[in-house]
Amino acid sequence: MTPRSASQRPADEATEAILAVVRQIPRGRVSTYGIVAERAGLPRRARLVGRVLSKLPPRSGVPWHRVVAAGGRVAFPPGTPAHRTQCLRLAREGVPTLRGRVELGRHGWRSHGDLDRLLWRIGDQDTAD
DNA sequence: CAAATGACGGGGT
DNA sequence: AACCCCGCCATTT
Repeated sequence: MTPRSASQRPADEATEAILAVVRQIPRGRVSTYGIVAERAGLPRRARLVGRVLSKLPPRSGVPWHRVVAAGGRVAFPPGTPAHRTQCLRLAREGVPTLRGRVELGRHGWRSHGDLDRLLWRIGDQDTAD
């Protein structure tokens, strides 16, 4: 194969791992950059997640809007088009944003893994869903 | 090659 | 809660 320059290669392993995780986030649920990185096997690489998502072409089909910053904060500065777009897309699938924030306790994506339980401290009062 | 730059996170004030 | 600062890391200047 003709060797391609690394700077041109669109998808390395880390990118694929990250996108795979983001694609797993169910409709109506959100996750955070840090958690996505963790689940992608890239602990402490939250920034990398943001960078990967920022390069997504429009209509990529990847649910990037389900990824928010720590504490449920929408990463885009309030008032920017991107910020509104994300809030709108979240609202359309039943995830309300209040002052650029989503309630992770209510809409945070938690699989049935151990790490998730620790992070969100789910007790036995987990009724709905 | 050094410095700046981010769709980040966490801790301290 | 708002801010600032620093650690982190791939890219860009």
